[in-house]
This record gives sequence, C-alpha cells and structure tokens, in this order.
Amino acid sequence: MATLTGESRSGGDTRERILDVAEVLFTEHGFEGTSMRLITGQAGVNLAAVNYHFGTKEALFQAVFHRRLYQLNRMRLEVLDGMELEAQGAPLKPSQVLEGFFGPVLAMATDTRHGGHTFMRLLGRTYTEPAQFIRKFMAEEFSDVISRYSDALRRALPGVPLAEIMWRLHFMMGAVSYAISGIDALQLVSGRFDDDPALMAPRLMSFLLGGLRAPLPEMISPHAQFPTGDVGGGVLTPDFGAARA
Amino acid sequence: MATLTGESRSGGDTRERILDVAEVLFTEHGFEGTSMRLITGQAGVNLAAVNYHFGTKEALFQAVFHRRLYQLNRMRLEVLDGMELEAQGAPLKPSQVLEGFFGPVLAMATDTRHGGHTFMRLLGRTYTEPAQFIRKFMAEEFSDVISRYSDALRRALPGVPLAEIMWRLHFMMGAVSYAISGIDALQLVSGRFDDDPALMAPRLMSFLLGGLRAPLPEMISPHAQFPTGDVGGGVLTPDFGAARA
DNA sequence: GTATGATTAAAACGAACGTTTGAACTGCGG
DNA sequence: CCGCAGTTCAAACGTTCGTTTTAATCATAC
Repeated sequence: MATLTGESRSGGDTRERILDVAEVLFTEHGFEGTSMRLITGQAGVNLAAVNYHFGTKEALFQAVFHRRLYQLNRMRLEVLDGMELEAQGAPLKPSQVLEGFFGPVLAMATDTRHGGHTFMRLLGRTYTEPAQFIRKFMAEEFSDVISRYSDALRRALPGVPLAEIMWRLHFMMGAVSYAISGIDALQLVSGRFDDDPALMAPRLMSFLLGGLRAPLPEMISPHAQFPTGDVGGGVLTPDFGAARA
Repeated sequence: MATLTGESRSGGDTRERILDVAEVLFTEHGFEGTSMRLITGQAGVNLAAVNYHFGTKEALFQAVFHRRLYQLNRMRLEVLDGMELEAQGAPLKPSQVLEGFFGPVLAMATDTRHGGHTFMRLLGRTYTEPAQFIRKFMAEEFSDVISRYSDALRRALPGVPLAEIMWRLHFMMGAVSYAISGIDALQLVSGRFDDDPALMAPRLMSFLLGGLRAPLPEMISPHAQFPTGDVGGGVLTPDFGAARA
C-alpha cells in the first residue's frame, strides 16, 4: 500500500486524470495545438482511452468545460437567488450584481489548488475562439446565467437602455477575461510585473464598477462627460487605405 | 487585356495575396487550425510559395502582424507626439491618452474596406495566445508604444500608483479586445444583437474612461466607494475544493 | 539570342494527426 | 470455474501536416 501512488492506478479515475491533464494542455497549447498523444501520454493512460471515454477530441474539450462551467454558473445563480431573496423585490445595487457575476469567477481564478486558475485562463482564451462547435456549447452553458444577470442589471440601472447594458456586460467580460487569462499578457504590457496577483480582484472590481456606471456616451446622452472626438483632426476615422494604395 | 482579372497575375503581388488571405484564415481558424494548403489554395498560388517568400509558417504569421502593427503603433506614436507638443509639457487629459491609444485601434477595427476589421479580431485573439514565438514578437512590436503611453497616463493621473495604472491599462486592453474580436461573442451574451456596431466606439470609450477614473480599490485607498466584500458571506472566497472532495 | 537571377510549378518527403480495430486483461455474479 | 461487461492495450488505419527538392518558367541585361 506504499507504492501505489500516481501512475498506473487501475481505478476508474482514468476519466478524471484525462480531464485534469487536458485542461492544462488545452490552456497551454490551445485546442488544435494539443494532440491526443500528448494528453494521454502525460496522463499515463492509453492513447485510445480518450476515444473510449469521451468519443472524440471535441467531446473531450466540451467535457473539460462542462465540468467547471456547470459548477461556476450554478454558484452564480445561487448567489443571485440569495441576494434577490434578501432584497425582497427591490432592485439590487450594481455592485452586488457585479459581485455575484464576477465574484465566483475571480474566486475560481485565484484558486490554484484545484486547477480553477488553469481553467479560467482557458475560458478566457476560448471566449474568442471562432470554432463553430465551441461557440455553440458555450452559448448553451451560459444562456441561463446571462439572462438572469442581464435582467438584474437592467433593474439595478433604471433608465439605462438594455442595449447599453448588454454592451457594458460584454466589455466587462472582456476585461475580466484578459485580467485572468493574461497575467502573462501583462508582462507584455509592462515587462516584468512584481505585484501581488491576489490584489487583482479588488482592483478589477473597482475598475468594472467605474466602467459600468460611466456616463452614457454622447450620441445617447448628449451631455456625457467624455466627448469622444476631443482630440480633433478626426483621429477616430483616419484613412487606413491611403497608406496602402 | 480584358480577362487578366484576379487569379493568375504574374506580378510580384504573390506575397501580398498570401498576406491578405492568411490574415483572414488565421482569424477564422487560428494559427494551428490554418494549413498552408488552405492558404495557398485560397490565394491561388503554389503551395511552396509561402516557404519561398516567408521561409516558414511562423514567419508568415509574424509578417501578417508586422504589416498591420507597424502602421498602427506608428500612428499611435504620431498622435501622442502631436498632443504632447500641443500641451507644451503640461500633462494630457486621461481622455486624450485613451483617445490616442485606442482611437487608431477602433478606427482600424471599423475599417471593413481594407481588412483592418479582420486583423483587429485576429489581434484580440492573439493577445492571449500562449505560444512562445507569438508572445515574443508581440512584446517587441508593442514595447515602444506601451512605455510611451503608460508614461503619459502616469502624468495624466497624478497620485495614482504606477502599478494601478498598468493594471487598468491591462483591463482596458482586455475590454477593447473583446469588444472587437467578439462582435460574434456578444451574440453569446445576448442571443441576437440588433444594434449598430458603428456605435460601439463611443460606448466603449465612455466605459473605458469610467473604469480608468474609478476610485482606487479599498486596500489601496481605504475610502473607495466600492467595498468589494459588500455581499457578505465571503463570495470572493468560496471553497471550490469542497465540491470536488 | 542567350546567359542570369528570381519566381513558380509539380511532386514527393517523413512526421504527426485523430480514430479504429481486435485482442488481452480486470473484477464479479452465476 | 465460467462467462461477461467494462476497461485497457498495442498496433495499425488513412489523412493531413509543414517543408524540401528539382525542374520549368519568367523578366531582364548583355
């Protein structure tokens, strides 16, 4: 009983081992860049094991996501349920909605013990993946949570058009995705970055709330603080064609 | 002289045709997912043409980026030079810095006539790409612009710690990347989205400025408006391990 | 007209890919 | 002990990958 650590355990944990390894490798090399042989080799299982347990490589990718997203989105809904119950029908504060939506994400992202961090980086990269089968099951995994939370945001921000809310939700998801998937990418921005990553969550939340509550843009609210054309000279519409003609 | 349209022109435009097609295909299928045969086939050139003109597939990918990024970052620096000259040594307004940094990006992103839109989607996806050779040349392409603009931001926001500025720059780049690379991804958020995409730029700029000027988070400025823990119950640190044990 | 250097063309290279096959092995109820 | 799912295994399948090779074609200068 002393030497049965790791490698060739016979138990039914082959499935889980594949999922754990695939999560890491998909994060590091992307879907196309990760081969079945690399996954199975690193997991210490036979090459055919993936096809046996999951059917196909695409199905494995989907399984990696489902395992985490199901937990994440269920938690989001539970938090929202709790807050709405406590509010007794009154609209929530914008900060509460953000907390409910992004709190679980950030918690999972900073959890390095159980692979949550790895997965969140993968999720961030995958949002922008254009592959058809990916977009499809992502939409399915998220539809409930998005509709519940966009509704909560709409009631938290009365007077703000729904279109604007959806855009800002989109912007916020982008900022969060980058913040998570690119603690490396930040080095691209700043060389080396010697700041505690645990401090990212409050920084990010503050940034998001500021963006969410920013004045509406000019063409919707004519008295917004930020005139987008204030540099002069039409910076927003230079003629990129001229440089190539 | 009537029928020499398109296809097999003999001129030295083989290089450009490859670049144009590769830009589109890399955007649609990613680096690993795009084969040389697809690129050369769609460009109407011989398979060996890529290796002849660029040497390798990685070098082609890099060339696609350099062609656009060189123009983009040069324009960013020109705008910044102009603004700083006009300011005569005085700090710029935050809105000006944002305008200079993201204005050219948004202009290129909404330019559908010369492929700028396609490229910006590719750029957004590639920021988070973990492949080593990609990260390396991206860092090189951006180093000048980042250092100039982070410095301008630092002077535009006196009293804000440099670390905070770098983080917010990072958040903003994330929001912009998503906004651009995922006009499709927004459909993931909201089903179908029947709003004019041309209105995105002012919306985004307003959001960014709101986030940039948000109050500093609690643990840096103790009197920030947004207490990140205001939901109670420790939403920011649930124990994800418990559900898997 | 012919030599020359740059480009294009067709074909093939070995390697790696996702998947399938059919046999071996496992733990267990009969 | 046998039979039988469930699972693992080694080997091979056919395809596609990026790259290389060798010959043909082109434009241009002498």
